[in-house]
Amino acid sequence: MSNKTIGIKDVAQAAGVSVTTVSHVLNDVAYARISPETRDKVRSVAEQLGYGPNRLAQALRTQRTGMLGLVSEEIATTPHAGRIILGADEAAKARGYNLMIINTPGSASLESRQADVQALLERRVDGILYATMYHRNVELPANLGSVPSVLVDSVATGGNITAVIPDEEGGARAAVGALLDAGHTRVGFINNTDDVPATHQRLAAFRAVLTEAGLDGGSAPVESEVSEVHGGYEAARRILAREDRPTGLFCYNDRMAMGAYRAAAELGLSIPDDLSVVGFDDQELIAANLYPGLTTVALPHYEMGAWATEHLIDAIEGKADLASMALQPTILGCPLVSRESIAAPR
Amino acid sequence: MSNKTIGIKDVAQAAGVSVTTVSHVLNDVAYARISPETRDKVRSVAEQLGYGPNRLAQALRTQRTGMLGLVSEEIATTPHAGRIILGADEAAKARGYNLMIINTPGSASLESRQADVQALLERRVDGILYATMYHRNVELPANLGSVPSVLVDSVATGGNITAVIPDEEGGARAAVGALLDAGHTRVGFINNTDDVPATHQRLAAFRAVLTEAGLDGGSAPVESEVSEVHGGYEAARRILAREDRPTGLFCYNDRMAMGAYRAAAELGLSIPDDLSVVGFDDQELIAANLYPGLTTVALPHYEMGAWATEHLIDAIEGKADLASMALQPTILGCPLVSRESIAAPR
DNA sequence: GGTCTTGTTGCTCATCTGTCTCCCACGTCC
DNA sequence: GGACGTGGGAGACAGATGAGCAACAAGACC
Repeated sequence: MSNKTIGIKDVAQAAGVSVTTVSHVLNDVAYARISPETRDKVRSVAEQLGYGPNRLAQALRTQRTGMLGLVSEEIATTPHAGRIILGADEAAKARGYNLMIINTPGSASLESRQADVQALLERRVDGILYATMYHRNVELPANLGSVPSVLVDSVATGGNITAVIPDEEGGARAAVGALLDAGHTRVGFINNTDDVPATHQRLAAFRAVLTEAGLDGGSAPVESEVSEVHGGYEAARRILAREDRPTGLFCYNDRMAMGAYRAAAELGLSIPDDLSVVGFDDQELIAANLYPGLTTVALPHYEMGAWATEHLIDAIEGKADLASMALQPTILGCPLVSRESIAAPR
Repeated sequence: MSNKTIGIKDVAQAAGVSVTTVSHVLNDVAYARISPETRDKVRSVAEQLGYGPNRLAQALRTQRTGMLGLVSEEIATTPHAGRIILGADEAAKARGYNLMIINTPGSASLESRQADVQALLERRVDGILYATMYHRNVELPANLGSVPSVLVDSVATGGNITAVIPDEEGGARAAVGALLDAGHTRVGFINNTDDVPATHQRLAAFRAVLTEAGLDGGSAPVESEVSEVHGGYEAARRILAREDRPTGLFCYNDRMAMGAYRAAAELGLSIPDDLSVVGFDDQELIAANLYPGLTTVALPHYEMGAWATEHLIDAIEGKADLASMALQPTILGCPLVSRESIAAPR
């Protein structure tokens, strides 16, 4: 503790050269002509002294901090945010950047969000990742535009900012397709009631896939409830009470599927023998731990975080142009994760 | 985009004073003698120009960054890390600090952890929070000592670093106590097989509480398995097959309790009428969504994150002495969260 | 009443933080 | 006398900080 930090000038003094030379050597400056002996000397002295650069001073001079700001909604509420952070952190670390994280309540006012971005700006982050807790349209703080930025899991109301979102339709198609592939012809959908893109897109995909398979997608049974376990339970009770009871159930998310499991159990229906179920989200804690394991569709949170970070850094380093990518959001696939909840109908 | 950022000198010029004066005004320097008129002038010009300080330059000069480093294990694997981050972020923001986060795999080598800390040090963070994914003994990177630091959810093998951990014993006592209060006399414990403090402390508390209540704590049934859903299922099958079948079950964590629910269902035992269950962890996704809702004990992750941050900042600002707190870890309570899984025995 | 001293007010100058980078200097060898 | 090989000096980045200076007022003294 407390032996004051040593800087480039301490190294210079100890090595008997100028600070300029030390800087040249340590940064492998292209045009610097310095003898191999001097280079070795400088390097070894630096290591001996345990020299580490002061990134603040570097950043001040070079106008590059190597820091990315990540403003994330509701870090704690959902494990999804964790996966985005992880994807972003690993991608950032791989390219020598670090993450500065700011949490913001989903309910935060625009001014409050703007203040968050401002804090990041004052620290001169090289770019900003703006992550929301679920796929929707968000209104962005105006000052976001003053530095390269990428939206994760949302599209901006105004458009024209690079964004990456999950392939809701493809995911839903994969889920329903898995049911059809197993031979089901009576398939129902337990939907969410929120007015978010996922609700509409998954429903549309559900109907489309059935129709394309020669079934009557238009009149296939759909029940909507709040997207929680109890909502899934209620909706499943209703849908399973129909005369033409479905043998396959596509659930809006894994929590609703969990509710469907209970409804099935109460009705004496065995999964997957009497009823096949497929969810959405791949919330490990639920999907892998239900019995039988829930076949579901994974949201690419990790991948979105990594993609956004990669492209943000490309833009910062001038290797890519965000503006051209901003024309439409990038869509990342939602792969099917097979477990044991789907079987052929009896 | 691109109107170059304005600095203190732009403000000075626009206000017709020196940069020194601007700095004095904006920082409310105590000994600075500046007329109220000038102060107002400077402030209004600064606001008009949308001036924001360059925290890098400030930090370089003052040797204070206002940044806290948080190295966290396995951000994604568990929602617990999210709660620690949230607690830390809110506490930090309240005092004007920001968080710089680095994720590290739980399996990372000591050198790799040291490199993570080094990265934080190079950015001159004012202090470091070192969070682990569950309560255990960790070996810390040596360079952690070069800046004020606090351990979250762990104690160091070497001791002498301030740490904050959950009250395992108190939590276990509350859980078992809830069962006894409901009138149960035959109570079993489904334990974890990992050799971590929680395993031993919860077991000890379990036996102690029973004994203190006049029951035979020493011979109360205990079954151990891996701390996952299927382990909980296996252990519950065994414990519920006993002749003196327990009417109350204390489970090592909520996942194991989830397995116990299934075991009970298969045996035709209704919760809570035939069997009362209490878990540990309060993993919302599980505890609140099981049917009936699982009564459990909450781990104070948010509180630990906030506590650690508060005290770290106190130490940084010279308002507290970490060394004196390092003598023994601070213990934070684990409150009981009541839901519907406990009833009086038949 | 004039000048000198001392104090106060209001603000600026010079210097510092640690690093990078452009440009120049010095010696040597063809 | 250039070209080459080696290396150093002096800002600049954006702001913080304490000493110092000018202007003026009030007393003090003869």
